Amino acid sequence: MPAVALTTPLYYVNDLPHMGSAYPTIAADALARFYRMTGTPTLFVTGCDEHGQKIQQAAAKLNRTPQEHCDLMVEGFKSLWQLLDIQYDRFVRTTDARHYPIVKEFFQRVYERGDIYPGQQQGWYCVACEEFKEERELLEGNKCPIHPTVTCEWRDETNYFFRLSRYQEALEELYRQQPDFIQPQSRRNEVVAFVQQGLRDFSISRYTTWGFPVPIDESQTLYVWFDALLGYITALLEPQDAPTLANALKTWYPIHVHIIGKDILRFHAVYWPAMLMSAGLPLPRQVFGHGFLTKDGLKMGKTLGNTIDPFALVKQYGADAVRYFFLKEIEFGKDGDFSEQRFVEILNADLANSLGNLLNRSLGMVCKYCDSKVPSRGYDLSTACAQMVQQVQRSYEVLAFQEVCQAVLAVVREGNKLIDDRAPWKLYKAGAQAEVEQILYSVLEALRLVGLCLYPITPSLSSKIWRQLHLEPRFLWTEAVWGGLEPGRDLPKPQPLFERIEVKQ
RNA sequence: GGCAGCGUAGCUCAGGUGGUUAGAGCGAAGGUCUCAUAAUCCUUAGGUCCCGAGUUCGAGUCUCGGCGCUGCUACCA
Repeated sequence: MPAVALTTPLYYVNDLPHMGSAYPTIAADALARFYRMTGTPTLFVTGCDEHGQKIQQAAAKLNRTPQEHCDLMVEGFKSLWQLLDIQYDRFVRTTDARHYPIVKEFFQRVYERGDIYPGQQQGWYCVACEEFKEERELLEGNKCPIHPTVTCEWRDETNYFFRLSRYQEALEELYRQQPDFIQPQSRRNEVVAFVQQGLRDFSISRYTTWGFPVPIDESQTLYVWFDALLGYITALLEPQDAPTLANALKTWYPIHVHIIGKDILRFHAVYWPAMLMSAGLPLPRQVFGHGFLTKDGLKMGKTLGNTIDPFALVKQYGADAVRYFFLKEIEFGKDGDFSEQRFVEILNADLANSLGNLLNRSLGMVCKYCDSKVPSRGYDLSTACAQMVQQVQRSYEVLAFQEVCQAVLAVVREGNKLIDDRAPWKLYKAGAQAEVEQILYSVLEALRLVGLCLYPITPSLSSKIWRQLHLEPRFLWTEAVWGGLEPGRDLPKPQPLFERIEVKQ
């Protein structure tokens, strides 16, 4: 079975993680859990991107050294991932000692290929922004649009450039040959349009200090993106191996999918494959750009003060609730909205009322009518479940988490409907024991499969379902077939699976 | 400005190649059952499918023109 490596972005550590960092990490974790469940060798990579001037500034403002600052931020990320039940295999840091050898080796390859050359970086530079401005965006008298009192100065620096222009055709060919290289479609269109208008070489070095020295010129440091993207490769190193490119590439390369935000699409869908082509390496199979989150219909931002604090959200509602909401309620790839009211409604409707209560009511009846033992087999929901399993697998493979949830909920609804239609309590009183057992078996077995299907999204909820079915919560996709519950086994007394969230007014 | 996409029930959205009474989930209202976490199940929502024109026997579904919204239009990540 081919190995699968998948990545989140390597988050920039200028600040603690926000919901925008948690979102793709949740998705990546779900995907990784799905692959592991199917028995695929899986490597889930996340980490942090720690170089660059912004970090240096953020650290200075807080009276820290850049490294101290990075260390602190990284702890913040790791603790959030723990709260959210994120099971990553590798946490790569671009300040790691093992990263630079990889970067150097990669740089050398690209350099020998003739794709790195010194050139002039010219333009109007705003000292306040610390960046070059496009001539057309300047105000009267070469004033900066963001700092209207600052006159931009003409700068003419010698930087090293990457010969991106050389790869225009190859990239266009890539997008043609591999139409799903960039997902979703709308993002692909943007990238194709961007590349079509012509690619310019871009500078990959800066005169700043917080970064790796340019291997052929120690007076400059590498542009953060150059070493950040290579973090994906460093992450593939086995802990015991020496940091060489050959070691990094031997097991997990090429990467199956990069899950990223649409804001960094260009770096992953244009620069990154071009860099890899230059180094003579295979390309990732897919770059998936997810959408952005809004809160109550508004863009989130520190200035508006309407950010979602993922720490607070998880602490209040739990990891499963947060994971479920964002994967179920927002189509992966599109923008989506968070509102606390919607959040509570969805969780109550789906997890507490439909799913939780189904488990509770059916287990309750098993206690009363079947002596707390798994009843004899029934097959009422077997067809529905077979469809669900098929759909769920297809959906996970294309990162359509919303579809996964919908397929699962359809079965849950059928389970509730089956009970209402057949009314086991009446059958029991009428002495139709065999029929009662078949119905209840069908529902419990469906719930076993529901737990399995939902495991990548709500791991601890699924574990709770399985424990209430007296099963070891070890989820394997080979068990996604009807009939796994063995009649006659003892069942515990039902416990509420997911407590309703009561809104306090 | 250019390019791309979108605008369908209160909310979030489905609606290949045009064809009977436009669908789902959530929310809301009414009802039902009693196994259950006052959960479930059933029914209802009478929606200008953004507007206008056109093509057609027939358009939410194609064409054109408006209006509105979003994204991209390169070196902060």
